[in-house]
Amino acid sequence: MYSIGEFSRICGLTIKALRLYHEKELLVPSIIDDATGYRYYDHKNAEQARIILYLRSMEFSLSDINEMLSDADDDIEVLSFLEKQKAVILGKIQKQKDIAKSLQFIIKTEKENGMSLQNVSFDVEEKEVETVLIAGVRFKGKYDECGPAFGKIGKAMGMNICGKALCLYYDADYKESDADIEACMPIRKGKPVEGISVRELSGGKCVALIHKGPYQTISRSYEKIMAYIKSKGYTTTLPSREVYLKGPGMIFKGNPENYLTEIQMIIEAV
Amino acid sequence: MYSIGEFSRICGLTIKALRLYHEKELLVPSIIDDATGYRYYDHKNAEQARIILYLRSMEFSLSDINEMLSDADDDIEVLSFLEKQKAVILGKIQKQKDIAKSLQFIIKTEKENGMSLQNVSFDVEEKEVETVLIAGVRFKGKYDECGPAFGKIGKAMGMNICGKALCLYYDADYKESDADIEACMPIRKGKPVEGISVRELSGGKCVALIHKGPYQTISRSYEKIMAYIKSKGYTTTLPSREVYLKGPGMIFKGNPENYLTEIQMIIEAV
DNA sequence: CGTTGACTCTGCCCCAAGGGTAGCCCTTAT
DNA sequence: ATAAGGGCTACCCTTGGGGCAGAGTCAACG
Repeated sequence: MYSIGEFSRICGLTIKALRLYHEKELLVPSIIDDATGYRYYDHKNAEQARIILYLRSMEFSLSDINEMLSDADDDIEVLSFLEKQKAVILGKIQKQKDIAKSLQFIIKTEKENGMSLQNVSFDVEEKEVETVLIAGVRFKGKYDECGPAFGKIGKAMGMNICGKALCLYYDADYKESDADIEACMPIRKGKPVEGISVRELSGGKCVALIHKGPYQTISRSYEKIMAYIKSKGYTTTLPSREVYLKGPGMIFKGNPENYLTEIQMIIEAV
Repeated sequence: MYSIGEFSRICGLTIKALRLYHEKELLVPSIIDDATGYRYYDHKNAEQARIILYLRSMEFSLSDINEMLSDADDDIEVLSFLEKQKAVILGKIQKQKDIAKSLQFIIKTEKENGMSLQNVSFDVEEKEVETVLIAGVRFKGKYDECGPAFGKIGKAMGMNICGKALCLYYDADYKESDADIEACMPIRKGKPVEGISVRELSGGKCVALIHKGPYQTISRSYEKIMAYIKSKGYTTTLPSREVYLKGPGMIFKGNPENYLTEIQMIIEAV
């Protein structure tokens, strides 16, 4: 005969749990002192406690355990409980796997988004850009409106997207609104669908400058790049490009001060 | 500007959840009518709601989400949250897999225990039993005491056990207490350890009878089998055997009325 | 026998993430 | 003006206990 504290140490259930199980009639002490309310447990209780611990370790709910122990005669019923629980657990595993997968995906993309912060220069450069296959949505409007366009491309192309989003600007001069813009994503393969064109965007030599900070301040970078082009006497072709090296992530806006946007202006072949 | 009901339909969060998120300052409506307390949401709220839903789908807690959204500037912090959550989820997966495994194991063993209920005859039979490798614990005492003995073998031999438990009775006549008993389990392989012998139990022709019901009533079956042996003029050898086809499971006692015990008495080769 | 320290009792509040309900107030349409 | 439908707060419920307060109990020691 053990007091609740002793029994707790013996069977590995906390006193709180023992009192709860008593209340739920899952594990009723073999003797309860009427006068004092003290609970006293015996070996049969210990056996029962072992079973309960085992079932709890398989994440059965207390009410399930209660039913299982009540219908202990009926082995078939018990088996059905086990099968049901197994199905529940397998379902949970599948769900957690899905979660792990999307976590991994977003970790990857957020990391890629963060990586580009390192080792970038903020001076005007001349470089080669490669020809890539893109999916694009062209529209007239304001810069802000390319968000939904990227969303549309993302939905249509899904896993075929293989690089940073970019915008093509078909206007020669800066337009606040009603600008002629094409939102593009590099893709591995894909077919044009309603509103989305798929084609190659040809590369070549270009003048490029990485702009750091929110989009609102990008005009300063445009000034710099234009000054450089003028000083070199280059002629550039439309459309100009903005590659969003680091912008608002899929989920988080991030800190706009850390946004990186590369402006590319293709140099006309001489 | 949407009322809470409209906004709920738009963003897929219940009204209850929206009120809770407001209380936790996770998603504060853009306008709250001071006089009426009515909540009104706008597009920025919708964006925030989308993010919250996404994070909730990855089982982030509300407080985690709150922190993530507060420190939204700091991308690195966010990444660490994601990594942490991924580790948590992977841990959960592992745990659930372990549970699924032990559930599968107990389903299997309980099923095997149940299967033998079908297609068994309760008449005395003559049959061949095979020679099997066994691990045994021999002791003097009462029948009840073989429970711990089986436990000991189970612990020592673990996954090498490959059949139903049995007992060997070395006494010629029935003894209430101080009987000479060996608790045995068939095993695939194994080495004798302190108190456990490992050896072959030779088979041969035997007279067998399956007893249905609790052990207390087994003497009736012994009478039947003895009468049969006498009528045939057989001589049997010691020890006699009891094979526990269906008894109390690892966890559940089951219904003793359904217990099945096969009594085997080896016939002395003539 | 009294006291003391350790133990136990009940009852209450707490966690997460809401669900459900009651009673009252508000908006909007007829 | 009135009625229907929405929205408000406040309260209790869920699971499986954890923690604490105040009071009662047990066993040992002097």
